[in-house]
Parts: sequence; C-alpha cells; structure tokens
Amino acid sequence: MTTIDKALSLLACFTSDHPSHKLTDLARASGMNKAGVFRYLSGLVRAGVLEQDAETRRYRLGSEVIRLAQVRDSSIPVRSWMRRLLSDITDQTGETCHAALTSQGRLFTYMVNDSPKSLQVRISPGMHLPYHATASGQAFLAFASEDFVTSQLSEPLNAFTSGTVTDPAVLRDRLRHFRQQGFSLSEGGVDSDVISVATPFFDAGAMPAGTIAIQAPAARMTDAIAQTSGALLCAVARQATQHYGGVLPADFPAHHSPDPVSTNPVSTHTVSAETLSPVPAAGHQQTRT
Amino acid sequence: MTTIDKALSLLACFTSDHPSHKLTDLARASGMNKAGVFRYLSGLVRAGVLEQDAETRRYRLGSEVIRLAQVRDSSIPVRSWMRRLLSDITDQTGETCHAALTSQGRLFTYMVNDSPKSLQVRISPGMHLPYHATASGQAFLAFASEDFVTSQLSEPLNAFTSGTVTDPAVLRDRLRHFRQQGFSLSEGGVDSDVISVATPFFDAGAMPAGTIAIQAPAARMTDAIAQTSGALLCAVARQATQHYGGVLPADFPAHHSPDPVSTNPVSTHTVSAETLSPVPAAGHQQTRT
DNA sequence: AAATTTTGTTTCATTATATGAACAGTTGTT
DNA sequence: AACAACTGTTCATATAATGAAACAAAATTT
Repeated sequence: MTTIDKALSLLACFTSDHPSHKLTDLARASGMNKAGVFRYLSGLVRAGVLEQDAETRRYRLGSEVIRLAQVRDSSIPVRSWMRRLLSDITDQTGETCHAALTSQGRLFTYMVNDSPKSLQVRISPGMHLPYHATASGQAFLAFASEDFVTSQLSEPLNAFTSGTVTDPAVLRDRLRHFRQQGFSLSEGGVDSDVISVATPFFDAGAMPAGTIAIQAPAARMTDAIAQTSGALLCAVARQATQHYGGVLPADFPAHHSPDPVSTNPVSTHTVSAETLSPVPAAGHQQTRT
Repeated sequence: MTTIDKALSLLACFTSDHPSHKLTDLARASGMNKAGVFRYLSGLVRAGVLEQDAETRRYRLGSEVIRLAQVRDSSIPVRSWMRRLLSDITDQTGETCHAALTSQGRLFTYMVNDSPKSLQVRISPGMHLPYHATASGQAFLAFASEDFVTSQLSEPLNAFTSGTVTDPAVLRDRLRHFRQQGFSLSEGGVDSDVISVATPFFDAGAMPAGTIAIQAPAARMTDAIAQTSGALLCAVARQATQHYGGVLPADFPAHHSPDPVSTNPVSTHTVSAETLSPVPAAGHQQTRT
C-alpha cells in the first residue's frame, strides 16, 4: 500500500452520515498511526480536498471537491440528462424516483426526484445504498461480475427490517431472476411499507455504472404497477446507457414497449473520445465573467 | 513537498477547459518524472478520484469526486440557498447572474442562473475566473488580504479585450473604490459588450469565500441600473454570508434598502456546528493557506 | 509496409521520505 | 486545580519514493 493509497483511503470515511471527523476518530477508524493520519490530513487540506474547522479542529470536505465535481460533470454531463430521465419517470408514474452511481465499489444515491404526492418516500442524495437490502443494489448485483457479487455477499448482510433478505443463497436466486426480467423488486428491504423497483445502466464495458429506481408506498405499488414500472425503467436504463456512452449487456431484455418515455431526444452528449479528447496542448483562455 | 502534495497537485490540472489529460502532458505540465506521475495517477485511480479511459488511456475525474461533492453539500448545503438567492436576483433584474467559489486560491463559477431574455450572457459552471479581468475576481480581491492581492497582481495579467485593465496600480485604485462601495463593476474585462457587477460573501473569518455577480449586455446595463444592481447584490451577499455561517467585515457597507430581496425566509440551514456534527459551539472557520 | 517517433508501463539500485512511539501543548471537564 | 481527551511535533529508523533506463505497444512518418 502506497502513501497515496493510505492518504486517499481516508476520504472514504467522509459520508452523508459522517460528513466531518476528528483526527483521533479517523486514526482509530483507519487503524493507522495518529501522526501519519495527521500528515495525510494536512496534505489533503493543503490540496483543498479537505478543510479544517478552525474552532472544532474537525476535518470536513473542502471546496476543491465541488470544483472537481463540476469539472467532471462538464466532461461527462450526467446531471443534465439524468434530471430529464428522472423527471419523465415521475411524470409517468407519479412516484419518487432516484438515480444512484457506483464509486469505489459502493453505490450511493446521486439524484432524487420527489413525487408530487403528499405521501412520498423520502430519500436524499449522497447516501450509501447497501447492495443486499435495496432494489438498486440488487439490480446492480444482478448485472455485476460474478467476483463482485461473491465479494459483496461475503460481507455481513445486515437486516434493516424483518423483510430484509440476508440469506446469500436466496439473494442469488433473486439476482438470477432479476437479471432475466431486467429489473429488480424489493419489498421493505430498508423501510417497511416501501416497495422499490430498479434497473442498472451500463458503462462502455457493459458493466453496471449506476441504477435508476422507483420507490413507492407499498399500498400504491401493486404487482401490475410494479411490472409496468419495471418495463419503464428498462427503457429509461437503455437511454441512460446510451447517454453515458455505454453498451448494454447482450442479455439485457427488450421490453418492446415502443417508446415509453418522451419522444423528444435529449441532447446526445455521449461519453466518447470526442467528448474527452479536445485538448490541444495550447494555453487555456476565454473565461467569461 | 510530500508525496501526497505531489500527487494531489495533479488534480489542479483538471479544469473545465481541460477535463482530461494524457500521462505525458501531465508529466510535462507538472515538471515531474513520468514514472512518478504514472504512480500518482494510478493511486488516484485506485481511490476513484480519477478514472482512465479504456480506449484513449486518458485520465479524467472519477465518480468519487461526485460522491464527495454530494457529501460536502449535505454538510454545508450551499446549493439549496444559493439557488434561491440567484433566482431572486434574476427575478428582480431580469439578467443572468452567477455565484463563484474560491478553491486553492482560484475562483471558479459555481452556479449560473440564466436570464429569461433572448440576448443573454452565456456562462457555464466550473470555469476559472481570472481575478484581474472579472467583476467577481475584483470584488473578491477588494476584500481579500493584502498579501493575497499582492500575490495575484504579481502574476502576469493577460488582456482578454482592449478593455481589460492590466495595470496593477490602476487595479489597486479600483479595488479601494470597490471595497468602499461594497461591489465591483467591470466593463468588457473578458468579453466586450458585457458589463458585470459583483460582490463577495464571507466566511467565519470575515474573508471572502466566494462572489455573486450579475452580468448583462452593455446596452442594458446603464449606470443607474448598475448602482441598483450593486445595492441588491450587497443585500444578497449579506444573506449568503449569513447562510454560509460567515461574518461580514466591519467596513462592509450597509445599503439601507430595507429588504431588497424576497421576504420569505430561506430555509435557515446555516452552517454551524449543528450542521457539522455532534459538537457544541457555534459557527466555524476555514483554514486558509 | 517498414521505419521512426511517441506514449504508457515496468524495473531496480539509490536515496529521500514515511513512519510511529513518545512527547508537548491545548482545550474542556470534574 | 487536577484530570482527561485531544491535536500537533519530534527524531532515529525503516520503508517507500525516486528517476534513469528499458520495454512494449501505438501512432505517425517515410
């Protein structure tokens, strides 16, 4: 493990649930020496990736990460088309939906589109989604590599409700089924009385890059509606994959609903060499006020 | 210079203008050894901060930065209230406005709210704003530390148009005036025919944390309108500072327009220890290098 | 199609940097 | 005031970073 790995591994500790940390806690959590952690944190602060609260001495993420995220989004503008896709989904189903992205082997919510209804499922961006207990996670696993599934199902599988499936064998069965039908369905995996349907979208290597999911109160999500929602999600995932510059796996089902989502094409800003390349070795200019 | 510093210094090369890079270019740009840069990049890729295009071998920012930005925003929710402030500004003025944030001593656009008018000034988030040539940059400098101003005015000051002020002495005069009136005004500093008004908002140390600016075609921005806009911006900056958990410098002017912006209080989600974690005390500060 | 240049990646002996136990300084608490 | 908890610093030792050179694979030119 290099020094850089050790330093950057600290970043994984910063989550929505724990957005700031004390030095000692980080040292304990990471199992590394306090002095070393201090040096790493100092480096991260110098780079602007972290900043330190002058009063409390706690470390939190710095504004550089905001700049970086903005730059990332300017080259791979997921935000813009994802917003439209989610908004289309809510228009058609009336339910809350969200997109999740994978980073460092973990899945986290990326964007949420709330239902206009008064009884809605609450979810916020940046949250970690456990693979085994969420529809998104299961949709992801259903199309993930065998190795990845194995590694995830070897982790301790916490039960959040009495309905959480924690038996690896049962989960594997479900994943097979989900892969076949193209979307996952989870009833009360994290919250009782919430039913969720999800499907992954794919990167250039036909591996899942993230998921799109619909969540509704159990009372509103009948079997029939779940099936329709699943088909809708598959169609949306197809579009998302295309915009992402990815390719669908060969066995991704074609629910031949001709064009379930809006017909007006979203800006076809795919991730490709064209999007990435235009960097002539010239000086930068033309910033506008 | 530690290894971490060297590795993280590479991140500064990723900008809106150059969102992806080849190994060799990064080595040249950073003046470091190719093998070393390769190792650093590999580390950053392992951490998910960067990812490498499988085809082109180019490096671009990874999805981890998106997660981090989301986490940062969940603890310091600038996005939500900034969106409202900008939207209020455009409602009142009809012009395009934007917010910029500082990171690593540089200013970059953070959020843009476009004018509904057909002739609008185009600007995109994540762009680098030169201090000397933009209203935002000058507003920032006007309230920045003497050392920082000196260091910035020692840099080469590029002229983007014939109207760009590149004389440090003249700039210093302007900054004094801008500080006195609370907002800056720049005519055609980067684009001819664009007039821009800006004012900074502040962190807990009363140092500028970012800026808010209005931009309009020169034809629409008369002197009178510029003054009104400036006063409006000062009031908005006051609110932004409050939401940010900052304090105004003692000499920040009070344009006693009773309540120029909307009266409905923005969600009072100020940045404070409560937002940060289970730690008492109020307010926080940023360490500034 | 062959030759040449450019580029990403690996190797390895040398050297500088990371390491961590102990210490010092600070803040908050009993 | 003494104590506890924590952040930050020191320094001899060990380990990881370093960079020139080599290599393989593209890309470009001849």
